[in-house]
Amino acid sequence: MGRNPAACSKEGLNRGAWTATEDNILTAYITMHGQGKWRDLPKRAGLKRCGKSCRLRWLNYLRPDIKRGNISNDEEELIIRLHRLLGNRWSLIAGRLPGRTDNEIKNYWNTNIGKKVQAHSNPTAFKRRPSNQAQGNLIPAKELAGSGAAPPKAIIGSGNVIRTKATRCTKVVLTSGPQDQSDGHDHQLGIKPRVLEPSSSTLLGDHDSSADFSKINLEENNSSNFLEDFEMDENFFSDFLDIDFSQLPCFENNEGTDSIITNTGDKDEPSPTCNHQSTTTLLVPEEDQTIHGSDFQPMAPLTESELDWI
DNA sequence: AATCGGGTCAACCGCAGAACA
DNA sequence: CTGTTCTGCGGTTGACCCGAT
Repeated sequence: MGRNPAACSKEGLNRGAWTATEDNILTAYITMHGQGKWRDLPKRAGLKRCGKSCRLRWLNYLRPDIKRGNISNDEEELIIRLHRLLGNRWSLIAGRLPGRTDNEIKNYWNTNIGKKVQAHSNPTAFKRRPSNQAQGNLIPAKELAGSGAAPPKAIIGSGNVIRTKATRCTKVVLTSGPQDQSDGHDHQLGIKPRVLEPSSSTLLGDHDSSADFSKINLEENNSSNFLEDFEMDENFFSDFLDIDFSQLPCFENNEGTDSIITNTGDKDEPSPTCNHQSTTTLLVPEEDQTIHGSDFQPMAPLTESELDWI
């Protein structure tokens, strides 16, 4: 499948669909030796595949903890909410959906949710390929770039484009969000107002937990500015999601308005700490918990905190 | 029954950041 | 500090499936 081989272009390497035999070999090898060293893995395992292909096959298909079957309503709802927060950062979204892979979620979004969202947000801008093109799917964003039409993917709302490339972040700074300070600055954290590039602010959000697509795109003036008021990298969210809130002892102090969790990634830095005297409420209302179920507990505090901040 | 078109999903590509030498 | 290699990510592709005609 796919295009001309590049990274896996060596002669004699298999391409395309994996056979059961290849799957067995790869599974057996990883079971015995573990993951990693993907580049050398095919040679050592006796597979005629490139390391990249092996890694992909394992992560997306062969891993024992892969959950098969349809995406549940709860999962879909969570995907929608996470997508509003994170954009097309599928790996981060997948990280909050046990047993689901980024590829699976990406496909599901493109074939299901994205269309619903798009159809509701801007029916007239919902374009399809001409019928003579192979795919009946949405026109790729590239094709629409500069055309004036709203790209079909990664866009919710009035032309705000989600940054599509994920970046890694070694620094985590959590705040309680836009507290009502007189000048809009968070002096303690050195956060100052800033208007982000259009491409970076698509974290829209209606705040209810329902998958009501008609509400998406309609509330730009509140939650869409969720990030715009802060000079902080949007990667903030990525790392925020990596936090296991259940492991943080101080997330139940409801009183204060400021909270700080810092981890610069430096080895000399303390691990994430909390300000016990004033932490933000991140408890999840019962209704939210019932919606998402136990699998999604780690996410629930985030979504609720989002609501609080907005 | 054959053909066509749209939808789905596994797999590939190129890129970017991290890790290492 | 710099260059190279490794790893992981998101976007894209095309084979396959299925329903409609």
